[in-house]
Amino acid sequence: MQSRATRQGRPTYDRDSLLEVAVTVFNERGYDGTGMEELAKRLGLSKSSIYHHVSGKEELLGLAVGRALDALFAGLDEVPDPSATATARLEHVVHRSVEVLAAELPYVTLLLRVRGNSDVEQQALERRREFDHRVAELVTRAAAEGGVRDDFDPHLISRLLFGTVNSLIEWYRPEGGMPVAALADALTAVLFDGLRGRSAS
Amino acid sequence: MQSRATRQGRPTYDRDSLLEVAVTVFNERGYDGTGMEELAKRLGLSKSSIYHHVSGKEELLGLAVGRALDALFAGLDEVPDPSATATARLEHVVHRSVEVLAAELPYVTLLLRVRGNSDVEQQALERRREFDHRVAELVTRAAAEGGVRDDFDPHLISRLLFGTVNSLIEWYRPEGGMPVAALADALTAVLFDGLRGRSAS
DNA sequence: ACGCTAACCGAATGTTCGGTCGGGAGACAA
DNA sequence: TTGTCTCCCGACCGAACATTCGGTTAGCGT
Repeated sequence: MQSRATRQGRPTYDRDSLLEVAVTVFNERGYDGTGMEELAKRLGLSKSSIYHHVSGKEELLGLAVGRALDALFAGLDEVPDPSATATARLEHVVHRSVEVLAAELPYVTLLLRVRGNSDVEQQALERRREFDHRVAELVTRAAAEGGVRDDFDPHLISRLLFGTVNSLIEWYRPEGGMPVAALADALTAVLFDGLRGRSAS
Repeated sequence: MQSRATRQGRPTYDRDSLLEVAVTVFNERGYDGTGMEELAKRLGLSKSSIYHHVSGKEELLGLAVGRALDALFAGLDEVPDPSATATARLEHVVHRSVEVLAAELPYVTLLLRVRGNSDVEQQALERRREFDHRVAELVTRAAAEGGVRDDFDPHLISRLLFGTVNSLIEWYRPEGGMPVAALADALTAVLFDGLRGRSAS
């Protein structure tokens, strides 16, 4: 076995840098709408060279959505204060999810567009459902302890919450000027405090 | 020219009923991921018969997204009380948009997944931008009159608002039990009153 | 200078794609 | 019965698709 820095051969792309470009193109044209020829053109490589790095188009998709899911679950498992209320924990998960989404934007974007056409996509949907399920549990506990209004179904609250978070992929661009922290603060503030400063139903 | 009821020939599908099935399949597999053969199978027709009703795959997409956009703009133009505040009008537009989204769910779903790969898709994106622009204007006026908290950029508020509305396509199914009115009420309540019943930042 | 190997390429593979074509079958008017 | 119209089909086409293969190139260690 040799280290990455001292190996032989001609160094250009490795799996990660290739994946980065591939995911960008997939997000522009859609996974199904992207051909390997278009991908090769954007990489400055020939079509056949791609197969030296990965087994095929589907593996690229698998690597991308896997990375997104790993990051999202890491944010979910990360619990700063075990004695905190479920409500505080929920707010932390939402806030953290915005940061993860921003940090891994292209990968999460691709993940959220998966429709389940292949085995890889089916498995991705499975892991997404697991994520949603654990968030819904957290919302239920937050509602039980009175931290979240109980005039609506916790499952509905959960869906609205992460519907808003996930919708960020449609417009947010980290390089566009708005800092991630500002976005996460605004989103959690609007969702948890309400659009109007005060007022009751 | 003859009327629809007294025409000759063998009646089975017409453009609308064919479109309905096509949009369903497009939403399941994705537009690019759906072949005309798969479409024909689901219609109980041969591939070539589809071309008797429409000029091709792209026209089906155009008809679908056109229908979605027409419905959304109709909801936007519909102003019940011209003397109402911008805030009240905004809340009405959000509420109405949820209803439109539910009523035209498959068509709006397809619209929101368009990426701009063809002329038809580019035009759809253009009309979507026009819609977003007019909503953003409304939010700005609502913020100016003090009906919406002004510690965040109105454009951001606008994106969060319709991000949440649009995210409904990911899970809401009208036949699943929850009435549209209940969903629209819950969404506007959570977004305009806030997740917590009271409390200030 | 030489050998080794990762990285790459051009050309060709079989398959699937959206779309075309000539004709058949049923329904109505005459 | 005959003509005409709508609706539909099987067979087919060129192009684009993902993938494969035999062989070449460029950089590193020796």
